Parts: sequence; C-alpha cells; structure tokens
Amino acid sequence: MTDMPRVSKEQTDLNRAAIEDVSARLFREKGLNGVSVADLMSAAGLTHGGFYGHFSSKDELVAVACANAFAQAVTRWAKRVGEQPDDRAAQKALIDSYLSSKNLVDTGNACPAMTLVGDVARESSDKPVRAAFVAGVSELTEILASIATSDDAAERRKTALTQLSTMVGAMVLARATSDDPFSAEIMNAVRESLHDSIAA
Amino acid sequence: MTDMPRVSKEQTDLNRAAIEDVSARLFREKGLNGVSVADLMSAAGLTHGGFYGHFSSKDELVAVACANAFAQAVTRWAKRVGEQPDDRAAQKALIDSYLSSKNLVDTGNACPAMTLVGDVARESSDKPVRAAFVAGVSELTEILASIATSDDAAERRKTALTQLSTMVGAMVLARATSDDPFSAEIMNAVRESLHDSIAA
DNA sequence: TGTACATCAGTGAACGCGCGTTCACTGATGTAC
DNA sequence: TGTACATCAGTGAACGCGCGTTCACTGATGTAC
Repeated sequence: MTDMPRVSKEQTDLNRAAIEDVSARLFREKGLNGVSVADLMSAAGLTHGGFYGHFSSKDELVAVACANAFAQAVTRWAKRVGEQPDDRAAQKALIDSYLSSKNLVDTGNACPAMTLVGDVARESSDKPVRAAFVAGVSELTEILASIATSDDAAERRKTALTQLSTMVGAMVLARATSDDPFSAEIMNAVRESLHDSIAA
Repeated sequence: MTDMPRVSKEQTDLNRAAIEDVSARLFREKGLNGVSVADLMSAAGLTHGGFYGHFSSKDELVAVACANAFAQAVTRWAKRVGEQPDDRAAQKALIDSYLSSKNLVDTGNACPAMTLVGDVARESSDKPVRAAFVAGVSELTEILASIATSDDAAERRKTALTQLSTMVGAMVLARATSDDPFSAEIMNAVRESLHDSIAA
C-alpha cells in the first residue's frame, strides 16, 4: 500500500486514462476553475506532482477533457437515435433525455454544451479548449440536423441549431435556479414546446 | 490629488454607487471569479481595504450587482416593448436586440441571464446571488409572457419560457464560440427561427 | 535465463502569485458648545 | 458664527490560504549483456 515510484507502462496508461476520466466528470460538475490539478490527481489516486508527466499544462488537459466529454455525448446521442423507429421519435427521445432533472443532479455526466459553455465563454480565444468546444457543438448540431424534419438541408440545420440552443438555454437556466420551482417549470415548458414544434 | 481619508456623506454614497456600477459591468464581462475585490475597488477609484465599509462580503456585492444588472435589463426591455406598435412587433424587437453581436462585444452591458447563468449555476444554493438570479429571470419571463401571442395565460408563459431559453442558449453558445463562424451562424439561425414561430 | 544498471513515472516540498478578509492608522468631515 | 474635538470612510500592510507549476529525489521497471 505504500507508494513506489516508477510504474509499469500499462499502469502509466491506466493512470493517464484515470486522470482524463475524472477530469471529464469533475470539470463538468465543478467548473474548469472549480477543480485544481491537485484535486484531479487526488481523485485519480495520484499526487499532484506527477501531473506534468502526462500533460504540459492544465489548459491542455481541459481541452482533452472537453473533447472526451463531447465524444461521450455524441456516442450517447447516436445510440439513442439508432434505437428509435423514425426521425420524429428520435428528436423526441433526444429532447426528453436532455431536458431531464437527471442532468441537474448528475452534472458530471451531462452534456458538456450545457455544463461547460459558461466557462468556455470566458476562456481567451487561443486556449485549446475553445476549439474542442466548437468541434463538439458542431458534432451535436450535425446529429440534430440529420434527424430534423425538412427536405431542405439549410432548413434542417436551422432547426438543429435552434433546438440545441433551446435545450442548452433551458438547462443552464434550470441549473442556475435549481433550488427553486422555476427550475422544473422551465424544463417542463420547454419540453412541451419542443414536442409541439416537432408535431407541427 | 493625494488621498485623504474621511470623505463627505455625499461622496460616500457616490463611492458606493461607483462600486455597484463597475461590479454590474465587470462581473458580466469577466465572471464572478474573474474579478477580485481589489479589481473592483480600483476600477471604482478606491483601494481594496475600504470595501468592507460598504459590503459585508464579496458574495453580498455579487447579489446586489446581479439584481442591478437585471433591473437594467428589465428597464431596457420595458422601454423597447413600449416603443412597438403591437405585441408581435415587440417580440421581434426583443429577439433582435438579444440575438445581436453587440452582446458578444459589450458583454458588460448584456443581459445577465446570458452572462451570469454559468457562474450562478455553480454557486451553492444558499448564496444570495441565486435568489437575485431567480427573481431577475422571473421578471424577464413575465415581460415576455405579457406580449406572447395566445389567449391562454399558461400558453403565454410556456412561450415566454421557451423564447427566453432559446435566446439565452443561443447567446451563451455564440459567446463560447465567438472566434468561429459557428457563432454568427447560430445567432442568425435562431433569430430566423424565432421570427418564424411568431409569424405562425 | 540470470544479473547489473540506466531509465523515468510518480512523490512531495517548494516557488511565486493572487485571492478574500482584517486591522491599526489617518485626517477631513461633521458636531457640540 | 467660530472653535475644539470625536467620528468614521478610506488607506495600505498583513493574515492565511489555495492555486499552477517546478524540481530534486526515489526505487521498481525495463533493458543490455
């Protein structure tokens, strides 16, 4: 149980994976500035000094964690879409799972578009996390566009961008008001509205 | 020009007002944790030590600044609504001014629902800023509900909550991607979609 | 296959820095006479 | 109205703390023979 430096190559890879895993979860939960390098390393079962053997800076890890979180979301969305009988059902399934109080409780696994958007907004443009965020949001938009109900590609993309904005906006507002009845009200209202717009 | 302690009562009030003014602007611009007490006092032309003569803690000021920012937004919305010939025009006017790149450049004066939502989301429930945020968002919702197009009050509120979510979501995403073409694309797409939904 | 040794992943003390908050002090303001 | 003095808004040094990052060190791993 005592610590012994110099670890096997396999263990090194496992350690790096553990750092990435806890980061993707904790950054979403507590924010990019709400988790220190020491917090992350400790959550991964390591000490803070070893961090810079895996990443050149916290900023670099932040970008990797953001990309991983989006990859997780994309996989989940694609799977859910594949399980539905048609496009309308797929839209409804994504909307229902997005506008869920589960995402307020388990923010560590929620969509990074809603959990990281505020932090990314204030990072300077040259930080690597911004590129990862754009790439991730673009992927989610493409999934929504692929199941949007229109013959026109531009119209489908417009629908996708609007649906994503609405879902993200509803959830960030619901999170910021999570101790108030307003939180549930906004999730319910927006879920109904989005369902209505699909049926139309 | 040299500093001389003990200032007149009028000057004390002006100083407090200056602290509140720069706070409402800087917190929206740089985030609640992106501005220190020393930054605020310096921007107000004072030194950091005097802060606690005006406020009992940074958290207290944060709540005051949040409330002031919402009050500013509510006044602006009400004025804009009053200038329009009818409810549909009022909705369009609010949507157009919200989904504007001006709000990405001049974030210090933008709606606190889009600029503070990420920070407020991570503040613990007992922090005073959360109550101020709920109150502010509720006021904006009521303005939108008052001009929504429906005979049914519940339906108007549903529309208001959805429009607010969509506008907030679009702007936080546009801000987080502001160095990328995606940013303008999402603002344009969402503006068009919201206009379409009003015309319908 | 067995032995000797160089490598290098991880450790933990230390770095400079900025944070929110406290406090002894200052001296013009505001008041009591 | 004029003078003497107590008040208290603002100053700036100092507090303890946590941050991202660096670095000398350790000793099992992985390699060369």
